[in-house]
Formats: sequence, C-alpha cells, structure tokens
Amino acid sequence: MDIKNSIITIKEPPLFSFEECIWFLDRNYDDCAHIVKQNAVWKALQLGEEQYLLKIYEKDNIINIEVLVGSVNTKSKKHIEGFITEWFDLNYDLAPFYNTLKKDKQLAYMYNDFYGLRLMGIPDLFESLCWCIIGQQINLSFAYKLKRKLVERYGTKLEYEGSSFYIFPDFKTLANASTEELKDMQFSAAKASYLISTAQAFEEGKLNKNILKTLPDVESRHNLLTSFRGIGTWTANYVLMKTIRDPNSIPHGDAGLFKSLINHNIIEDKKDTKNIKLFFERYKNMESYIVIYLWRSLAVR
DNA sequence: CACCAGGCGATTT
DNA sequence: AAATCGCATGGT
Repeated sequence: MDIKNSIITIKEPPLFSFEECIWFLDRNYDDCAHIVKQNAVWKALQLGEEQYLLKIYEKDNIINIEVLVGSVNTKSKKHIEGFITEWFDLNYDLAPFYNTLKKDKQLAYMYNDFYGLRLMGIPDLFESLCWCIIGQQINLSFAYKLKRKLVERYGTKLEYEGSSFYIFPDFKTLANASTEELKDMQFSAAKASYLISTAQAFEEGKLNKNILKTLPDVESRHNLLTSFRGIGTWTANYVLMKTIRDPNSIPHGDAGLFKSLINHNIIEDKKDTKNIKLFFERYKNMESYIVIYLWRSLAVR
C-alpha cells in the first residue's frame, strides 16, 4: 500500500485546539484507552471485524490520522473519519457557547485558558457505561486503575513497535465474566454485578446506541438508561453527554462538578440546589459544554 | 484516625 | 417520600 494512502486528513473547524483536546484525554491520569505523547494520540479501535491502530496529530490546521494497523479502503476511511469527527466533536459550533462564556464574570477566563477544548466523547455506548460504573463513588486515579485491569484482562491487545495498545472488551466477553473474577480485581460486588448485567443487556439486545438515538427526547433516553441496574441519574446524564451528545445533560450529583462550582464561588455547598439551577439557566442547551469546562478547571497543567 | 472520591440500590425511618 | 447505609480502596 502507498504510504500516502494510509493517512486520512480532516480539516479542523473554527474555535478548535488540537493540543487542548488531546491534553484533556489524560490530564495526568492513566487512561488505557489511548496514549498521548509528543503532540499526538495513539488510539486502538475495533471497526466491524477489523482492528485498527491510529496515530492522530495536527499539521497546518489539519488533523492527520495515520493508520498504523488495519487496512484502508473507501469504507474504512469513512468509518475512521466518522469516528474521529464524533470523538473530537468536530461538527459542533462552539461560537454560541463562547458568546455566553465570555459574558460570565466568574468563568470568562476559560475562553482564553481552555480555548478550543471540545467535548471529547466516548463514542462506544457499552464502554461509556462501563466507565461510569467503574467510576462511581471512587476517586479517578483508582477508577482508571480498575479500568486498566478490566481492559488488560478482557480486552484486546494490539502490539506496535514495542508498545501495547488496548481495545475495550466487547459486551459478549464481559457478559460471560464472573463476579468473582471481578471482585478479585478489586471491583466491589455491586460494581461487578452492574458491569455483567449491563453487558448482558447489550447481548440480549435490550440496550444499544441505536435504541437510545431513536428515542424522541432526552427524558426518554434518561428513563430507559436508569431502568437498568447500576445506571442512576449521574451515569445516565454522563452517557447522554459523552456518547449521545445531548447538549443539555448535567451529571447531577457529580463530585467534581460540585467542587468546581464551589471553587468558582457559584454555590456555597452541595446542597445549594437553588444556585445550581440558576447557574445552569445561563447555559441553556449548552449545559454539557459548561460541565466539561468546569471539569477541565479541576485539572492542573 | 476520619472523611471524601466524576453513585447506586437496598434498607430504614 | 426522605434519610441513612454499605461498598472497595486510595488520597489527604
């Protein structure tokens, strides 16, 4: 294959910072979903039957996607372009959000400090839900540690030039895992059971991205999600934000969100529901974006 | 040592 | 209906 053919390019949208986006992917944690180094991100993924390893970097306001592993043809090229566009939220117009942000006395600084940050998504619904279940109630460092154990045990490893890249386990594999195995890996009994029952819901066809996308509004999507064990309002809203890309999802009860709102003197404490409501009214239909920027503010470069 | 982490469901009041 | 509890473990 011609080397040139293995590089896919996408023109960057306005109000975009590749560097800010890929920095957010890790922000000093240890996410096994990708490797960020030298102004590039390496990402392994499954597209249909085939496995891919992508190296994504920026050059002259163009996103370059180098396909290191996997075959490139018209179909897979389109698939990869679609994946990156969705992951980086390239089709979203940030201008209305920035217009509102710049008028916000406490948060206007974010326009300069986090300029061009997009809502980095989790395109795969099963992966997204598992990540939420893992992260419930524990600190993020431990959550990433648990996720890595899960992925290294049940996922797919891709070796490339001495480095290992991992693809998140598919639901069939996790549906057949046992709670005992997961408990031995430091998952609580409850989390082990939620992960397996979620995987089984996918296997039985009761839950998938298409079902959610077909529902008419965010309330019905929220209600379907929370009808499953282990998926509460926080998880439902997180997934609607990161995977379904509803613009108006707020992960209510989120510890980081409270912390950020307190840091910015927007609320007194967690029980200050009145000011939380007032705050989000300023960001009508862009709630998901302001949440991402509030989370971003918790991380230190 | 206590208390909280990007919560949730079960149990008790 | 609302408040409380247990969960696994790491960090402060």
